[in-house]
Amino acid sequence: MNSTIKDVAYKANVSIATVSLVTNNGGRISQETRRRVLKTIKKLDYHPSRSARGLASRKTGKIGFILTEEHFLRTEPFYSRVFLGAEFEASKKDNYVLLATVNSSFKKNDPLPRFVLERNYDGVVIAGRVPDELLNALLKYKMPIVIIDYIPHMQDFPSILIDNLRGGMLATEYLINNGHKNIAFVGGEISHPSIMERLQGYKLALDRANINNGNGLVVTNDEYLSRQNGYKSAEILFNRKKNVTAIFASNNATSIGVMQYLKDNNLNIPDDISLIGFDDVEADMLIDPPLTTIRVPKLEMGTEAVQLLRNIIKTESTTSKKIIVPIELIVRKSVKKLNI
Amino acid sequence: MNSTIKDVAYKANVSIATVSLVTNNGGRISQETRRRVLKTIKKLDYHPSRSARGLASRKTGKIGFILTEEHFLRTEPFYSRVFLGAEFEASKKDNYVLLATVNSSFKKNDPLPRFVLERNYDGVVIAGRVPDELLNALLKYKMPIVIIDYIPHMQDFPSILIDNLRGGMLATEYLINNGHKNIAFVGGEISHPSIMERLQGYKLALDRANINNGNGLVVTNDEYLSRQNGYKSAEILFNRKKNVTAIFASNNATSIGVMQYLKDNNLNIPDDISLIGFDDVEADMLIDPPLTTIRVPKLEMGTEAVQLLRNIIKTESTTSKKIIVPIELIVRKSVKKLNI
DNA sequence: TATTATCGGTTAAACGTTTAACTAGAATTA
DNA sequence: TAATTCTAGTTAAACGTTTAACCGATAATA
Repeated sequence: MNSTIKDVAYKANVSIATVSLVTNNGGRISQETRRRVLKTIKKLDYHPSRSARGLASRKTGKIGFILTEEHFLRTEPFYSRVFLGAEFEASKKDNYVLLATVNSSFKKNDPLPRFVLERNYDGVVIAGRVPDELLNALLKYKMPIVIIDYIPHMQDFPSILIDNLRGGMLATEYLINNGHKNIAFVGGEISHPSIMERLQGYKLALDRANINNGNGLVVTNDEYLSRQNGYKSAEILFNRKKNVTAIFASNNATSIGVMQYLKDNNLNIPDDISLIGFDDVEADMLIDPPLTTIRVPKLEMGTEAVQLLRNIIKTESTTSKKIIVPIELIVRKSVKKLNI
Repeated sequence: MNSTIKDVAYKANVSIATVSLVTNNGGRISQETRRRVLKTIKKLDYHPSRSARGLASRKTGKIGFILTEEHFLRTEPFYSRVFLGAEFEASKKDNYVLLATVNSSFKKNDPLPRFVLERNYDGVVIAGRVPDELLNALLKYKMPIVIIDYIPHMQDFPSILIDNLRGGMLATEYLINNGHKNIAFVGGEISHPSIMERLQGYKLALDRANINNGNGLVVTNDEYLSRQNGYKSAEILFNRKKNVTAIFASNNATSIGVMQYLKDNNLNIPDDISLIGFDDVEADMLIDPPLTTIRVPKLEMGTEAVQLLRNIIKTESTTSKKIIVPIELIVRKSVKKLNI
């Protein structure tokens, strides 16, 4: 059987409480005693029982990680990576991450993840856009929540966000610097705050460069999902405007849809049309040509979320601090330099 | 605060033990009492505390799910889906799944997942090929193990396997039925038992059809990984044989590598070369033409694994039962019918 | 009728921690 | 010197279950 705190206490000639204080880095314990206890712990290969800890401390050591099914299953492993970052950070300290998916169209009385119902968690990280109904349901449990990559309008939450505005600017500026003027902004659910911000960045960059081409160049779309969305939006764009030379696709799935449309219509990238994406996911051999894009630090978002959550849990603070992670332009081969 | 078993017992006018027996479907409780208790539980929205349960019963309710980092991060979300299946099944009963990744080249003294060290799990599911060192390390903990999609040679484990042999045959037969004779088997780490089996299926199908083209048509490769592997193997193949009309690529990543090679060498699919894959992952718009393949039921593998594991835990059996999940031929557009 | 089983529970110990309250002795202060 | 504060721990209750052992009442058996 496993050794318990009792064994350690006995061997190290101290009380149970002392051992507990040592393992929790708390209390007033002398260097000498601490060392002795630690040594005994090593020798006995003692690991505190999570269950007993949880019972006594009313902390479970568990962090929930909620994703919509749609996000988890999508082909681009965007949120998988965010999760991995969270797992990584959690395992560095002493937390377990419980991954749970919820229905993408969560309704008021749908079942919540089991760890929530059983109150078997200390806090929860939510990745990506989720329905307000879910947030409302979670709020009732009065547990800390950190949201990644989404800003609900219902209320303020501590969150980890992408620097979408700057990303939108960076992408657009890159196109401008390559001599493009007729730059379209395509796709994405415009109702999503992140997409909105990227669009702002796009507009800002154009304004700064004194480029004004009217409104026909912005095509968004709330009707279709991911790739479909890009395909349909590109279709709408080209039925409307013929003189586009560059497209800023608002996320990676959209870019792929756009590429598909261009291919189907015999438009070459980058010779006929330049394309820049957002949300870099794994350089993918099959994407041809390699896509110039704005990279989002996915792992980092996960680790930041767990750190923030842990902080909130520990300090019982109620701030809704926001952390904005930096983005980065990755130049590949989908943008052509125009002769000016 | 949350209601506890005490509250329920008090309200329902029974002892604590009775409530416990009801929630665990054990013991001899009358219909009448059971109903009353259940009703009270509903009314008070009572959920047993996992920690207390774990402490008292010496069962954690937690199942580990171990993946190598390489498998988790690879672009094709194969194991993500297996995981989702596991999660789904676990949540139907009363288990939590703890996802952990280990280094792909796990060494003897590398750190094990934390839940293992803390013995904070009732059993573990391992998905995909892992180093023997990891298995050896886990074996020391004497906890039930179920392995998905891999057969270690060191010893027998209960496992969930793909019907690779039949898959290999099915794929090859399909090519034969479409008039192909010069059929190559390409790629994959031949040291992987699954790839080996697929190769057996391939050979069996050729034998049955009385096709014998010598050995030059089989190219495997332990040097490169996934897509690279397919690319390089195709290269070797075509440097060796010129008259190939069809290729059976031993997994999806390999197929993609092969496609890339063909593209780079101006060979059209399916007009010049027919191609069939294995391990269907999400129909991907960008794969052109759509790939005919052998589909593996990923979600099902996850659910089966959890069921099997749960069974082993409950009955404390030590069998190494194996479950083979069926595969399925998915016809798309990468195979051409030859005129015979 | 006396004995034994069965039914439907109850009692109470045990699980392994955390932590508030306490204490003995040493150091500091008045 | 006497009173006070610090230091480095200890004591013991509490956390919310499970489960082996027990028990009283009723039914079955000899």
